[in-house]
Amino acid sequence: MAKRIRGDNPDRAGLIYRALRHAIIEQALAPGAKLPEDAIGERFGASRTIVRHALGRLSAEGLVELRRNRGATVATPSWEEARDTFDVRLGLERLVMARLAGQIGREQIKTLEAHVAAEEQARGNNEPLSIRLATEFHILLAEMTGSPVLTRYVSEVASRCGLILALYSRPHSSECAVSEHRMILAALAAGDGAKAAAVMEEHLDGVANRALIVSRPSKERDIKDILSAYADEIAVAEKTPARRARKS
Amino acid sequence: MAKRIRGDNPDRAGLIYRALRHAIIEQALAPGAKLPEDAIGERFGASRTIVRHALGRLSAEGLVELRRNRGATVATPSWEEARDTFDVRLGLERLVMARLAGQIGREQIKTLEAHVAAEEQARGNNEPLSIRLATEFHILLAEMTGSPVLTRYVSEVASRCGLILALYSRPHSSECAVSEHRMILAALAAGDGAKAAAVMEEHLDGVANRALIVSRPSKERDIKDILSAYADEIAVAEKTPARRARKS
DNA sequence: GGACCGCGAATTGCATGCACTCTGTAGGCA
DNA sequence: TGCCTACAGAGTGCATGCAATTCGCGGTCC
Repeated sequence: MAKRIRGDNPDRAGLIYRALRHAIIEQALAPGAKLPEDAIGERFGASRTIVRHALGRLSAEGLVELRRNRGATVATPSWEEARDTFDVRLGLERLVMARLAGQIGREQIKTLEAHVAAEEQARGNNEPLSIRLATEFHILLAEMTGSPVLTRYVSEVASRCGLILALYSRPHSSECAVSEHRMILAALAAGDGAKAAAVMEEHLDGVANRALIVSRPSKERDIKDILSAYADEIAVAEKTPARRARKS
Repeated sequence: MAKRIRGDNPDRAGLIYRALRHAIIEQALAPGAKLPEDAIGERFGASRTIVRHALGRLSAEGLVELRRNRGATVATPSWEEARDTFDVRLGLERLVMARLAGQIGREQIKTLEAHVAAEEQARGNNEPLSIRLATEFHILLAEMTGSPVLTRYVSEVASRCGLILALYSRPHSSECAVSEHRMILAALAAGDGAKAAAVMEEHLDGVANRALIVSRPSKERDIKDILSAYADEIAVAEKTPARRARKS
C-alpha cells in the first residue's frame, strides 16, 4: 500500500465515501455490484476498517445494501422504494423552492447559471458527468437555502434518484433536464416563487414518470409476483432457504 | 466483559446506537457530555470498534459531535441550527399530514390513541419517559405514511429537537403537548387533513417558540458575540493556537 | 442418475495493539 | 515573576489477526 506516514491524510474514510458515492451516481458502479472491503481498501491504500466505515455511511443513506456476512453491494431499490424516494424528494424540493422564493441573491443566480452552462456542455460529450451535474444542480439549490439539514436530505434523495434512474430508466432519458433547469432558474431569478415551484414539480414528475412508469413490470418483480400467485399451490417451505428446503 | 461467544448477539452496534440515542433523547445524557469509547464499550461488553461504529451513526444524524482526536460528545446545536432543525421538521411533518390525510385506518387510529394514553400516564410520573414518548408520537405518525425515507427523516429531526429542548428550553415545557397530540389525532380520525395539518403546525410552532424564543441570548453565543466586538482591539494571533501564539 | 452432505475458499465481524494527537502540568530560562 | 517548553497521561486513528459465517463444489449414498 501507499506507505504514508500515519496522519498524513486527515480523512481517508470521507475520501473513499465520496469516491464511491460519485461512482454510484455516475452509474460507473451498477446497482447490485459487489463492493468487497479488501478490493476497495487495496485500491485506495487503506485498511478494511476505514473502508467499512465509508460503506457504513453509504448504507445509512441507502446507496449501498449491507447484508450480514454477505458483504456490501450497490443498492437495488424496489419499485415501491423508488416511488417513495421520488415522492419524498418532491416534497423536499418544494420546501427548497419555498425558502428560496423571495430571497435568492444575484451572486447565487450567477453560480447556478454557471452550473447549468456546465451541464449543457457535458450533455452528449460526457454522459456520466452530465448525470452527476444534473443531480448536483438540485443539491446546489438546497445549499442556497442555508439549511444544512435540508441540504443533507435533498442530497440523499437526489443521489438515490440517480441510482433509481440507473435501474429503471432507459439510457439518455435525462435529455431535456437541462432546459427544465433553465426554466426553474429563470423563474427564481424573476422572483416568482410560485412558478419556480410549479416548474420544479413538473420537472421532477417528468423525470419520475420517464423512469418509473415505462418499465414497471420487469425482472425481479415479475418473478416474485408470478411466484406469489402460485404460492398456495406449493405451500411448502415458506421461510426456509431454498437449498436446504427439504433438509432434516 | 460479558464473555459471550462470538456471534451470539447479531447486532451489538445497533444495540448501543439505540441505547445512546434513547439516553440522549431522554436527556439522561446532557448536551456536551463526553462519550469516551472505552467507557461505553466496557459498559456494554463490546470493543471500541463497535462503539465507534455506533457513534459514527449518531454523528451522521447530528446527535453527537465527533471531533478528530478529541473524542465524541453529545451535540450542542447552535441557535441557528436549532431554528433550522425546527423549520425543516415543520416542513416534513406537513408532508406526513398531507399523506395521512384521507387514508389513515381505524387500526392505526387505535394504535395512536393507545400511544397518547401512554403519554398521558407518563406525564408527571416519569419525566424522561414522557419526553421520549412525545417524540415517538411523531415518529409513529411518520411510520404510518408507509414511507421509510420520510420515517427516517422525521425520526432524525424529531430526535434532534429533543436535544434542542434540553439545551434551550426550561424544564417541563412539554406540559401541554399531550392535549395537542389529542387534537391532531381527533382531526385525523375525522378525516380532516387540513385541520390536522393546521393543528400540527400550531403544535410545532408552539414547542419551538416555548423553547427557542425564551432563551435566545444565552451562554456561548453571548460570549462569542461579546468577544468578536473586542476582536480588533486585540488584533493579534488571529489563527494560531493561543498557547503557541508567540512561538519561533 | 440425482439429490444430499460436508469441506474449503473467500469474505466479513470483531478485538486488540501500537502510533499518533491533544491537553494539562511542572520545570527551566529570561 | 512570567512566559515558554518539555513531558506525561489520556484517548482516539487505524491496521492487522483470528474467529465465524456463507457459498460453491466435489464426493457419496440411495
